[in-house]
Amino acid sequence: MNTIPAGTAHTAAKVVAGSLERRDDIGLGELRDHLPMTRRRLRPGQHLYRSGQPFTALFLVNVGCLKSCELSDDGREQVTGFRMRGDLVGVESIGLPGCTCDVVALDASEVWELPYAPMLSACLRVPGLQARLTWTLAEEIRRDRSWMLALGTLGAERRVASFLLDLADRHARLGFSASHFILRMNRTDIASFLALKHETVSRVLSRLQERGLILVERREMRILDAHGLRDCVNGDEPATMH
Amino acid sequence: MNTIPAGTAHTAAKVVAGSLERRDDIGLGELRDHLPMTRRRLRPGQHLYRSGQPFTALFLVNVGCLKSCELSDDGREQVTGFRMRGDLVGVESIGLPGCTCDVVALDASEVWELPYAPMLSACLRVPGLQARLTWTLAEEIRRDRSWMLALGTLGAERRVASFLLDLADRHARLGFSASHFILRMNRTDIASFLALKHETVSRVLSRLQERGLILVERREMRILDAHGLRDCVNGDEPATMH
DNA sequence: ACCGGGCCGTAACGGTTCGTAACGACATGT
DNA sequence: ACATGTCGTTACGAACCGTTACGGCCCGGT
Repeated sequence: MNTIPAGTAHTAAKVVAGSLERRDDIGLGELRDHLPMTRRRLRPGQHLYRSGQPFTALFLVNVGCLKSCELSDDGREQVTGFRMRGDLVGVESIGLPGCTCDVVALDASEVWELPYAPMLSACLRVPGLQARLTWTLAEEIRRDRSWMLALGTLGAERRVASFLLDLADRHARLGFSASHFILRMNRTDIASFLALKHETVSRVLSRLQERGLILVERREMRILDAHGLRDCVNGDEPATMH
Repeated sequence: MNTIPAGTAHTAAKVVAGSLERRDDIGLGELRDHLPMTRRRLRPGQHLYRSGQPFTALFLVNVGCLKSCELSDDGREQVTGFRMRGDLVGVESIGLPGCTCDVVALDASEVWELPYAPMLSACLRVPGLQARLTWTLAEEIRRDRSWMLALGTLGAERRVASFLLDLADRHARLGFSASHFILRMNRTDIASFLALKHETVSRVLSRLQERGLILVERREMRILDAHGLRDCVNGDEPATMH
């Protein structure tokens, strides 16, 4: 009962394949003339960079999905975000000699490496580049703040619902289906990002499925009732915590 | 028992007075020649700007303390930070027509208003200004990430201890005492920032005082054992949660 | 002086989430 | 085939924190 309909394997394959195509520019077409960009491929689990390594470049995700993890000196670890096609990675280390976090590929991924020193000088020549970089940094701050709001004010269930809607939205912006996609991260990563435990994520996903809002099996996710999910985030349901 | 020693009122007055002096530049000396900066004063409780208002300027805090609050469409509210002397306020709205959060003065405060449009063009003329702005944005991201790590991995007690140490550190950087200062925000604001309830903050502060780590009465804070607090953050104590 | 509201502290209770454990599915390698 | 490891799910007990309630303190207003 409640299993993904037959034939889904093919669909899933198509979804994944979709994210592997379209390796054209992501808005950096003009940049190619001004920067020595190189392409870099990563296998699942491979580090794009580690905390402490010298900071030399920013990276623009072309294909795949990566997670950035903040680390503390005493071993704590917190996933601070999942980076997908079009996201700029590494901005948190700008202005420092070394990187401040780990970035790990969750998928087979591909990024454009944008050396930072050339980029800085290009900012003086290429009109609008500086503004775009600034805008990207500001946008990053807004994303972080938005999640601080969610993590600070929502309970576990609403956090998960909010996370799923955000994933769906990002997929939609990339031209993929918002109601059927593959989770590129495991339960533990989701839990870390949402400041929960992976068992709690499992429990919540099960509950959301029982209510008919989603259909999830392993990494395959179907959003059955986006409106209901949104209601869940906004607390129309019993919505206990906080 | 456990009250602040007699004569404290005078000390407190001195601490507050200290934060009201020294209204000289905060590293923006050169900027004065290139930007039409104006000074703006705020009374306690007054908004510097509100969510939705047109975004026109950044603000550099000179005196006092402000809080920035992220707001959700359904009424939730989250304090995302406390801004003190030397902090640049408003960066989260860069590149947007309107502000995305509320900023409220907790103290009698004073800020320099730096109109953003002139600042953008100044970036093209003033060498290093662009790099400084970029650095500030990156630093803001690092602060947010650092708190995501704390909120995601620490329990209530360790969050509060971490918060107090952060306050102490910022006071020290400004040349004030790190072991004796005035809390410019009330318990509810602290609680919101730490994703807790104000009762929990109260309880934790009481417990920390029982252990002899701090001495707190209303808004006056003394750090008696900074090393012990650091141990508390790092989980040397029973440190239950998570 | 009296009152009222905001802020703060304490306590008891209840609920959400945690932490542990056990189990199953699946992939990989021997 | 079997062992091994990772991942996901579920159950159960316990800890933590939110909730609620009450009372004290301070300050401004009447």
